[in-house]
Amino acid sequence: MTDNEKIAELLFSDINKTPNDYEKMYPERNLKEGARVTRFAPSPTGFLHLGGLFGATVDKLTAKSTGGIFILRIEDTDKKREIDGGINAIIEGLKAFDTMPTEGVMGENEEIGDYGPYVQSKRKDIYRCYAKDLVIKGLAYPCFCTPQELDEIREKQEAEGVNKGYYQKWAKCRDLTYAEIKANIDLGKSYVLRLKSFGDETKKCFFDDIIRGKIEMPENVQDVVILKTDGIPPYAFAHCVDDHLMRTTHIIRGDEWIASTPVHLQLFKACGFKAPKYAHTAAVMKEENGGKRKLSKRKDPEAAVTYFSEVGYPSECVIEYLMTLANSNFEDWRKTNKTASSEDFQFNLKKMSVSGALFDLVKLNDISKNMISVMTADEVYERTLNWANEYDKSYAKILISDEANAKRMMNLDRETKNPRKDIAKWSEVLDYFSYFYNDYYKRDYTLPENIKKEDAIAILKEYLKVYSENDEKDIWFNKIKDLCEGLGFTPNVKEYKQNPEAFKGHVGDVSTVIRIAVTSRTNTPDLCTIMKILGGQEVINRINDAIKNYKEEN
RNA sequence: GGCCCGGUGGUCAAGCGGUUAAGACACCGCCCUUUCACGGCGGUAUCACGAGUUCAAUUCUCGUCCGGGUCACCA
Repeated sequence: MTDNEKIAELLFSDINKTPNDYEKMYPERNLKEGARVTRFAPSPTGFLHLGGLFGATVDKLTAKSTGGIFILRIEDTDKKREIDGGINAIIEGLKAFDTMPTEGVMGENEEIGDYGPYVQSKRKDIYRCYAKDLVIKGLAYPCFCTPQELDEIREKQEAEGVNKGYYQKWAKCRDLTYAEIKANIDLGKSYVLRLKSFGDETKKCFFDDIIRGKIEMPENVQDVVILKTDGIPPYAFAHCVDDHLMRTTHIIRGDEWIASTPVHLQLFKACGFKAPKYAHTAAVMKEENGGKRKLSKRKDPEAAVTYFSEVGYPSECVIEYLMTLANSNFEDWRKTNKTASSEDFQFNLKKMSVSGALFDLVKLNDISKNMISVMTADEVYERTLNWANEYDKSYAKILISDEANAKRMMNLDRETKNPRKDIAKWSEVLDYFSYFYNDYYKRDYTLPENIKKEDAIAILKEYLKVYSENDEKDIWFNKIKDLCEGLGFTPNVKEYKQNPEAFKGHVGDVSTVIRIAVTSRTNTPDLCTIMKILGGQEVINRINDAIKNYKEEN
């Protein structure tokens, strides 16, 4: 028995399996050439970050477009960060945006796939087995340094102006003998396991990032920790063992990981694993007084994916927006594939942007308005109701009690060749139609500057004389046009433009006065239909109210 | 500070030695119009800066500046 073997036995007497056993348990996947295996590996911190959803979308598309597999793995190796129900929050988030993986963690205590367990805290023995193997190979050693000792080292390094960390001559425990280690263990000292780095800082480490191309960095010399005091690995080692054993081919992760990639590569080498391909994605950013910064959970409500559900953006619109950030040719593709699912888009990792994009709510709104505009009234009704059931119960009640009318409203200027693009999120629907509900209707008879109050009064009075609830649209409009002449307006917009001095205004202005009297808005869908939904008596009442209001003001 | 990665209109971005420097959102204007919209057309506005290399540089090289990331028993 070599000293290393003795150390390994001393430290890992509980481990009986060998790496070979695991290699057999988790064989190479039988996938067609070019199929990519990706994974989304969040920590259960209690919420799904928009950047996480972005990453998961990219993972999913990458796997899907190559006939590969998309896995969900939970990285819960840090108990300090963990939150109860954290796994569910992630899964619910993914489900809400239709980006659930097909393998891995499916619920708090549920998983699918032959490469599990997919929750890191359940993989302790696997990590320890590979760690033991590293000790045997002389590539890892126990370190008994206390946090205080580590601080002292750091202070000295700072004073000397050298690179910080646990490496080379600073790595006190690097060359402990078996006897020394045995003595420490017998004393009951706790320890971490460290990689005995074989890197050379004067040499370069290269890797070919799919998104960024060739990246060159000094080799890693740090004896990074591989197993924490609690016997669980930090990210780097877990990533190495898990992604090898789960046969992940492509690691898609945020670019904050670029700097530690040399460590990861060295770990793969130490274990004798083939390194996966890396694709480092740029973070979604937020603007803050002129500068850019990552979307932050604390400062930005939209950092949590639940925000979009709460304010009622259709989930597919959020994904659609994320797609435009992921591959800028997505929008072009969309033009010719209007009704296709975004999953059918030929996604290309290489086309991802290298710099972080500012999250643009205005653009999201535009996308959402477009997508909602082509939905049927029934669909808008259902989805608004679903949203209201969750976030606005009183509105839900109204929707249910008055379904037929609600659908008539929602059908205004909808289901035509050129539907109106007015709603971006379900939370706006009630306000958008508020003039239909006296409980929510806020009166505001303010006229545009070019219309005088006395003219408005005259228009409304005349209109009352001819208005009939039963008029069909063409008759309805002709009546408005007929009103024009007697009041100094013209029914012909062109005529007005040619000679604006000759008239007080045109049909548009006359219509505006009526629209304001009936809805308190200058901008609404088809007024004729609105008046029908409101009912003749209500329309007459509202017009009378408006007249009264203008008179009082005078 | 060391090491990395970036910098094309207000935003997202194509282009990667020779282009009138695409397109989308936003903004402005016009047209269409049976109101409001939809739609159509057009416009403002961009290659961070300075040196090279080259007949030619947004594209290549170097430097400067600016932004971002990372240097944990966190991911």
